[in-house]
Amino acid sequence: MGIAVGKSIKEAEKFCKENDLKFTPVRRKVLEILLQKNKALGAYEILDLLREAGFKNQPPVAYRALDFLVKNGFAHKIEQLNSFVGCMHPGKDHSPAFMICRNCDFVSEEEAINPNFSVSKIASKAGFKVEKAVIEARGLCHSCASMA
Amino acid sequence: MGIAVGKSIKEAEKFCKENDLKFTPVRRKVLEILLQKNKALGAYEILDLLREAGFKNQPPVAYRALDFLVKNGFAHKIEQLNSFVGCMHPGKDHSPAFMICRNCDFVSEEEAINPNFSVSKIASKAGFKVEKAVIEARGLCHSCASMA
DNA sequence: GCGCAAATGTTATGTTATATCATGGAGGAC
DNA sequence: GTCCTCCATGATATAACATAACATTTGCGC
Ligand SMILES: [Zn+2]
Ligand SMILES: [Zn+2]
Ligand SMILES: [Zn+2]
Ligand SMILES: [Zn+2]
Repeated sequence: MGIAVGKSIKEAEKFCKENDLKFTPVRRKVLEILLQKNKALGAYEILDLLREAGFKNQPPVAYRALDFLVKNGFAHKIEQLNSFVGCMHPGKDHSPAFMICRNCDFVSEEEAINPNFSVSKIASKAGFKVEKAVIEARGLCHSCASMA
Repeated sequence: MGIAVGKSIKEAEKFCKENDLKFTPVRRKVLEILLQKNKALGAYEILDLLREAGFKNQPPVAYRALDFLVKNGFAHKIEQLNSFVGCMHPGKDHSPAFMICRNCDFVSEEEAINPNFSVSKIASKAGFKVEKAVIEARGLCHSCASMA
């Protein structure tokens, strides 16, 4: 295991301890897998790796662990790929922007937390050549927000 | 059919004529469905509506039409919802940003073509209260881009 | 120990998307 | 007009992604 992976796992462990979350073996293992591979993995790829590591391998095993990791900010879902990546900035409340290379499959996670950051600024900062950008915000439309 | 729908269909027709694309009955019907409903629809919902309109309803029927519409800019896929919307700015080369209301399911398409536009600027312009933003760029990483 | 809540085990199924091969139909070359 | 090619469509099957539902186990406060 790389040093960075070990460090991230330790941070997750610490965060869970502080927030009464259970960092169970399967959750830890899934996070390790994501961090070690350092690229987007589908739930069923993760499932295969879990089986190899001696865990159960029904779909809910992977999806539950992924739900936990995503919900608590240790991993993210890449919507375009129906797949998941380990978080590169764990512990902090953040708003990620992903740069996904179509050639080498590498995924880099950039910070978009500054509300004035644009996709093109983020990309140029990362040296990434954007061919297609997916920008989707979920929330409340003007009309629904004004009713609440 | 609303006037705006008819106008969009006409524009698509014109664009196809000019670009040697075949605006076949099933493609036209799927675009009409998307524009009329004015919200994100899953492929299988579209399939049901196609069947009601007397078209065949195997999955490839919908997916092929949607591929055509998306590829040529008449519709967009909403990745977070695995669903599709008709384009609000057809004909122009554009880079959309979607605001998806979790309360009323309305999807608005904003222009993000100005590279200095940020998600938060787009949202505030649209009166939209963002709760979660998905930002995913596909393209070439620094290393792969420099090799090409 | 007992009872509760959360996590995991297990089976089944739902949902989204594509592969593959057959058939049909418009338009150009001759 | 006939043949040929290309592309769209028809049709069947299956792959890939995700969740529902209920049983069982585990950890923890009492
Ligand atoms: Zn992150
Ligand atoms: Zn690359
Ligand atoms: Zn559009
Ligand atoms: Zn709304």
